[in-house]
Amino acid sequence: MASLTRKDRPMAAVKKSVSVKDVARLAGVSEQTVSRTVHDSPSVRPETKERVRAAMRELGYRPNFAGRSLRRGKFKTVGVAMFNITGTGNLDRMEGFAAAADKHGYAITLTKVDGHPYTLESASSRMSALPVDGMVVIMNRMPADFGTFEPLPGMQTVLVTMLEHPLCSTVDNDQFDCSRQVVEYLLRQGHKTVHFISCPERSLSGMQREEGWRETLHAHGIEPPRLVRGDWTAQSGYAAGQALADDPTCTAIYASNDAMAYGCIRGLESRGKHVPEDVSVVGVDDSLGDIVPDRRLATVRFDNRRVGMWAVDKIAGAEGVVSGVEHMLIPGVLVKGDTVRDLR
Amino acid sequence: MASLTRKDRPMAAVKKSVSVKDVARLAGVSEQTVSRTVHDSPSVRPETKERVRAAMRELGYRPNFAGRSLRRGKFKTVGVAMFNITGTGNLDRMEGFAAAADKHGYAITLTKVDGHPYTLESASSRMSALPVDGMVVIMNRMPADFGTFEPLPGMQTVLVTMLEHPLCSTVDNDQFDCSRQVVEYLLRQGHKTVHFISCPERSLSGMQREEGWRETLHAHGIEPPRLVRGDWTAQSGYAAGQALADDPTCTAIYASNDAMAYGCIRGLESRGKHVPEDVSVVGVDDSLGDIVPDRRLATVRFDNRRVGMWAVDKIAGAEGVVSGVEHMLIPGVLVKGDTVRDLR
DNA sequence: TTGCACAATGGCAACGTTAACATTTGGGCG
DNA sequence: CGCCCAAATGTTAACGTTGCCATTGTGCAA
Repeated sequence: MASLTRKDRPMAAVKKSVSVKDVARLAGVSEQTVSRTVHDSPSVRPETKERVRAAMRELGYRPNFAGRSLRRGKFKTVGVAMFNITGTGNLDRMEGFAAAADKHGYAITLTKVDGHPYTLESASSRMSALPVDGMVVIMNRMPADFGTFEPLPGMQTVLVTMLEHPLCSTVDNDQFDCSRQVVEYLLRQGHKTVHFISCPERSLSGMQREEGWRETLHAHGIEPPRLVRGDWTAQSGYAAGQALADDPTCTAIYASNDAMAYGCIRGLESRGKHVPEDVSVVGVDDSLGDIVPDRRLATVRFDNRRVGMWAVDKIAGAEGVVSGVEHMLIPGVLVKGDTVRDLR
Repeated sequence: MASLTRKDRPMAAVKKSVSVKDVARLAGVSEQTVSRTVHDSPSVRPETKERVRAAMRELGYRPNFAGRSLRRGKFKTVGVAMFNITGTGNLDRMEGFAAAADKHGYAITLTKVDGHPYTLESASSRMSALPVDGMVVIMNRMPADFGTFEPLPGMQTVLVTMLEHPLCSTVDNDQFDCSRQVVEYLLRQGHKTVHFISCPERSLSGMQREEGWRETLHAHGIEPPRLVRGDWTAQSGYAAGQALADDPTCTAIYASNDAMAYGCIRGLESRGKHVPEDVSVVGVDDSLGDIVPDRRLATVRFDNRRVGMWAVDKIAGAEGVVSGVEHMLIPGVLVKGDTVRDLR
């Protein structure tokens, strides 16, 4: 606030850092009174407080995190371990992490974990030397030690995954429900079956979507048609669209992400098929946003922000109490676009 | 490593945390020797080290960050302050932050700063109580106190912006050069002028692109045509494309991002104009990736990962030494796609 | 045998903060 | 006037780690 120029405080630049001791000396009070003032304790006279505050301003005092958390035994920080920073939905998840942390007065410490080997243990040990009270691990694939992993004692651990873990709370988008919503929506529109464009087998969420698609069809007494395996790119969707264009039984296609769905539409069109007149197409992720201005892709929108918030709430909200293991699935919302035709 | 079951260490769960003292007692050495073992000092006999390591394993010792950094006066952590977590390129920048931090043995602490008011001071004071040795601020807009801001003493501060600051190092994509590359490329292809689809005026990077476009045209003796202001969305690009379709002087359009460029193409097509036969279109950001499978949008690809790495390198690489203020601009790469026609 | 260099280890203090307890001060009341 | 209570402030110790210096042990040359 006080707009001091650099020259006004030559000492501060020399000294390592300003401690309560320095403030106490200048204000003519004890260190404890300074501490109490920092925490706005009611047992300090207002005029004393003001004197201390003036000294803090003059010296540019800011509380030392290390001393504080050494004393308290808490860091008020949640660690986030990611094997891949880049990935669909990570930005929204981080927004959720940050928002929830903010709410509880916590900070977020982000760490990239080398995925070789891809184990929870490596994420955990990476975090163990950092100033965090709990940790969140974002799982994209299946860690080798998922079944045997134990969280560090005293370190509340939340995994972002649909799988359930006996010792760690988990939270994620409900991929299974997502597929159920899409398939049942298409069946309700009068389609006899739903074709699926899948993704690389190593993707956990992709496999769960695939399983959801398969089981929902089974539940409706329909034998799932042969699936086409893509690689998340629009190119692979394009190829899949071309391949499916010649199949007369194919009137509805569910693609495991929006890029493939969009590529698929273009592939179908390149073979003379129209969307949605001839074939309906639904994607997942709502990642294209409004890229295509004249046609809205039917898709499923996930609330990754909420996933992130839940994870951090679980840790920061517990306030040291080791709260029980919980499993949370957050459903996506089906966005009905212009790429699905009602056959009824 | 040792797969102990929970029951094997009931004590660890009870005691707050295991300190060097506990390890020392169990190993029958002094605390100092434990510390030396942790740091793998050569002046500890191998067999002693092994005994200490065994004790550490048995007790599940992990060094306490607070004690350590209190002693050292360093946190080995870089703070990142963001006004908006969600934003083009942020994920790549974070990947860069994390990669550089990793390289130096640092961690990243992420903080969302409330943008009311939008000041560097608010970002700075938010960081001041956190365990960080330096900080990075990602600027999307112009902070009210940009000219008067002073970094906290002893806290190396890097701003992610194209603007230069007298007291803080800065780094960003070179938006000006980006526009120069695009405009000169289009002029080289034989276009007489380049129309521009701009963005909301509050965007710093957008305004710099606009300025680059204007100045490059001037430098070539061309009076910039009236620009169309969009709002980053494909919809606004669509409208702009329709508006420009009737302008016979318009043979080349430069849009301030890819979504608008793509919308623009669709807008032109809706008016019977073909791309690139009738009009050439170039975007910025390479954010569509390969969403459109059958046509590659000409665009500029930025290296946000490198921007992020530079910022963290500047702080973590300095190792406490207050290194001088530097300004770094990282040029983008023009990606020649299928949406530009050679008129020559 | 003594002295010396060097390797290995231990003791102590301090980093900044704050909880717990101790002390001082002032005021009300019998 | 003395007593006691409460408000305001001070003192001490401890959190876990590690730099500095002291001490012990070991082998070798004089």
